[in-house]
Amino acid sequence: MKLDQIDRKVLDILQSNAKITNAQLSKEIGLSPAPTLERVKKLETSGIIQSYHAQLDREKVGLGVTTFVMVNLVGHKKMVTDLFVARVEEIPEIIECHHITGSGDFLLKVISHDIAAYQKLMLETINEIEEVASTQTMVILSTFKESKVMPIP
Amino acid sequence: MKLDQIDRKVLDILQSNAKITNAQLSKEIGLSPAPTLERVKKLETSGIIQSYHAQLDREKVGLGVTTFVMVNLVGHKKMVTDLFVARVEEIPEIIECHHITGSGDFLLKVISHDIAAYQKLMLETINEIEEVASTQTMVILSTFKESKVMPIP
DNA sequence: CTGTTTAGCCGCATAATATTGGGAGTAGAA
DNA sequence: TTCTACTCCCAATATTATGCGGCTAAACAG
Repeated sequence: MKLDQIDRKVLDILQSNAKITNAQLSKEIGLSPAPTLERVKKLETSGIIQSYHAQLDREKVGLGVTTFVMVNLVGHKKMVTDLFVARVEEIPEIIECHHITGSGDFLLKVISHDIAAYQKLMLETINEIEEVASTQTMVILSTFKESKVMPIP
Repeated sequence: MKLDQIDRKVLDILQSNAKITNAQLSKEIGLSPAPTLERVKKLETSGIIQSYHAQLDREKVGLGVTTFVMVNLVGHKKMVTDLFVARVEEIPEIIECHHITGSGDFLLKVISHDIAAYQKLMLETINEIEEVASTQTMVILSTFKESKVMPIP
């Protein structure tokens, strides 16, 4: 499926504000509501739009500490990474897990209530995973940009 | 503002599916539509729910390469970081920018069409920023978890 | 204990919004 | 030119959100 300029505009708008009404969206892209809705549905069924999410204020829900944890595993066989990934799936505080190139094997994004909770999670859960050889943490001091809008080429 | 169990459930559901109708949401939490809506509005006006976003399939919109870029700046004075952050704001391919502890100063999340586009961005834009002393890139080979739902304590 | 207040609930009526279907205009292919 | 496929608009209908009045139960002060 190929996107035209209007589709791109729709995607831009829905990325930054998913709660816009179809009527309003149609105005902003310069079409009437019917074809606008048709386009959105097409983007959804084709899988280009995967899902819609509410974005929460981490501080206000009591998750004030976010960290990136670089993980090295004890080996690089498929079994080792499979087991590691399976464990990661079960830990809700790990909200992202990427297999990466570079000096580490995996990069995790971890959210915690505070530093104490982070420490507890590391000591009692993450570093207890059999496949983990070592970890190195980067604590986020402040976040200057966290855009939910990707620039569509 | 303090959250009760029902609020938490609402937040859980809206994080994983923001497009749910109020009627459906009310069923899932076991209330009637009116107080359900009231709770959601309260969560929005209090700022606990910040915004709603559509999540796109990166591959399908032609953004197949995601990278983390660790950046070291030429100094640590406020002016240096301010100028750096201002430049970062202007670059849409940088979708996250965090000030971190550890061996780097900043960690960026960068999305590109392909490796060539990534290389061009690094050479012509990011490494051209005056305040950048050095960068180190981690290319994401695959992503095993990317949860949009944070576990509310 | 008891009267009072308050927060939170429900059901209903109404307003706003999404959604569907029919038909018309238009560009590209043959 | 003529056909085809596409995309659009308008208008009718179905869904959904929303505001209001009244009820109930828990919290609280006397």
